[in-house]
Amino acid sequence: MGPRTVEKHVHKDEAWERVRRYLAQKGLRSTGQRDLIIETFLAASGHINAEELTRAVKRRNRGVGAATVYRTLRLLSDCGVAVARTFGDGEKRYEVEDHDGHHDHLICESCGTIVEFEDDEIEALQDAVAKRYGFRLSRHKHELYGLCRKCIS
Amino acid sequence: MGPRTVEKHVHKDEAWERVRRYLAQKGLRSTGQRDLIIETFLAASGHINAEELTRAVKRRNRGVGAATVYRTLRLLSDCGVAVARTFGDGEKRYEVEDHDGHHDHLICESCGTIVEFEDDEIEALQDAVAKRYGFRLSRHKHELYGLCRKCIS
DNA sequence: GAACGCGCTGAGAACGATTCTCAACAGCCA
DNA sequence: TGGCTGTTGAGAATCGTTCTCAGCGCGTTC
Repeated sequence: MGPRTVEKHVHKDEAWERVRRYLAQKGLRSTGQRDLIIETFLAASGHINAEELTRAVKRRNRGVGAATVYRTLRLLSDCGVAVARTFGDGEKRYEVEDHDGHHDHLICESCGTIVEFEDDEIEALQDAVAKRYGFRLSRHKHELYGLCRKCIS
Repeated sequence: MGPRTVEKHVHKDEAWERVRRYLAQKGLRSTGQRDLIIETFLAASGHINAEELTRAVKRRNRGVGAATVYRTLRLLSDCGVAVARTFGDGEKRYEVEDHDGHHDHLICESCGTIVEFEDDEIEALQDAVAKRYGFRLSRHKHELYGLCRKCIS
């Protein structure tokens, strides 16, 4: 778990760096609410939705409004720190964008657990499919739904 | 294009058969609006959203209400004739469910074209991934986003 | 083929998630 | 310290979808 933790810290710093650059470039400001929301988002285990994030933020500062959370989430999407994904049932969730190394998801339809995976062979085959149809790929989404180990038994 | 056309007719008949059985089993009725909406949905090229379908239906019968279109779309999902999918930007679209053979999508981010593809090797690798994480899969979603041949030039 | 029961329908209200509006507020530069 | 401009919270507005309800029409019964 050691290296994993270090990695996460690196990602966090990268994320803040991105935010900082974006704000500066656009002439936007850094504020208490903004920082709190971003901090909370980055600390969350990923795959959080707007309502959950709002609740988490309010737990630390009751005064923050939902609108500000939505605004910040959009800001994070715009600067490439967060990505929105809509999973199976139409639930929109945000996760920290992974800039080096793409991952996809295994989703348990019973308990809602979301596991991330990476598979280079699949990625290679995707490129082959794209080539076959004359597409130039920019991104993809690959989600496997089913039951996790715990829910099978 | 010959065989392709025949295939589509077979799928249409299968779809109607499914609807018929479902209505009978649930003690539901067949009505003019219902038939018109289903007919229009099956005739559409797939990947249609509720609003587009409503417009198409109203073109043939102005009186049909949006609520009825939504109700019928739900009915079609319930009986396994249609499946709802949410593509990249959060747009919810419906397509005719393919009962023998699964397909995935290539989506052009510029013109919106959606191409279907099948790849057995990828499917096999998916199963391997699931096994690795102790999941039992029931379904999956695989979408490749980029530019189609036309939009590259 | 008339009558009846119950499912179906359209219109508009209601809903949940998200975005917008606006007046008050707060960074940041001079 | 002002003052310019970006930011904020609250609530209104919007969007897509579902619900409600009174009236309509399918299909069965006699």
